[in-house]
Amino acid sequence: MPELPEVETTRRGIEPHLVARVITSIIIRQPKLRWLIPEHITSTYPGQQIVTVNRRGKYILLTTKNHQAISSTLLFHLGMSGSLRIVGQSDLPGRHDHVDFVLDNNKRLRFHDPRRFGSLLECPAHQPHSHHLLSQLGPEPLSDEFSGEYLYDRSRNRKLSVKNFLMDSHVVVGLGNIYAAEALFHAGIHPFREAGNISLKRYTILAQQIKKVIDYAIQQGGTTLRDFVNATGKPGYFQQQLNVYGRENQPCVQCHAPIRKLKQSQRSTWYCPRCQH
DNA sequence: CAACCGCCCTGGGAGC
DNA sequence: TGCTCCCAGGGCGGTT
Repeated sequence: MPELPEVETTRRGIEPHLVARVITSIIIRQPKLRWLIPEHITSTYPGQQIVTVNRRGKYILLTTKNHQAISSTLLFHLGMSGSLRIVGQSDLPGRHDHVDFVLDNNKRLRFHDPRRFGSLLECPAHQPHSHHLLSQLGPEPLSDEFSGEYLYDRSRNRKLSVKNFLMDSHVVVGLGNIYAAEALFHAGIHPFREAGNISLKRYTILAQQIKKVIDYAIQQGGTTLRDFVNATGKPGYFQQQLNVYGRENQPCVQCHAPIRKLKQSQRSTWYCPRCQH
């Protein structure tokens, strides 16, 4: 389940194979992802050169230019089970390999997504960030804009739980169920606590822990639970650092109390009943 | 506006 | 062994 660290790991993995390459053809085997893949990309992108591979939140933005230096941007979201990998010519597509971008060195960028919660869309040519999926996104957690003060200000008068608040991409991008639970553990904050009722002091600690956990997970190549593999098909190693996620009834690494699992907004959450309050 | 809920989808695991 | 059921989850879009 790719959250920000897994998407960034993917971006770093594919970027060196893509920049300056020309797209030869695009093969769409299954256009029905979260949204329909626009069919015209199979005719408009061949011949275009890839200029940059960027990330915004959990989205990967692939920008190209044509001979007249007019640019376009493709927007990828990996959903829950998506991956982008570089494969060779002889690497035959399997089930759920929905799209191939064939490159001028005969390698391919392959979009695989069993659950099809991912997406592949096109952005406006000159201002990709004005796309409706990007324009309302909150700050990057590793940016200076994201701070305890920011979280404190944004959460005033909000009644929802702090965990749901953190998982709202309009508040901050990139945090899913895993990293939200882990960051709250490190900050000692109970996931059910009301967002609008947490002090600036505690939000300052929380913002620091979010940055720390995201940064460290990127260094570890992300978390692999079931599906995630990086651009070369290798798993990440951050799952070895998980303190609460998926650890119900196992002892807390700090106090040895059994970790609890509860449903929160139809989603599981894990926490230490002694360390988090 | 905020909060909530349904929905999109498949694979893996548990239970029978 | 094979069936059924449940769960995992991001985030949009509609409703309250």
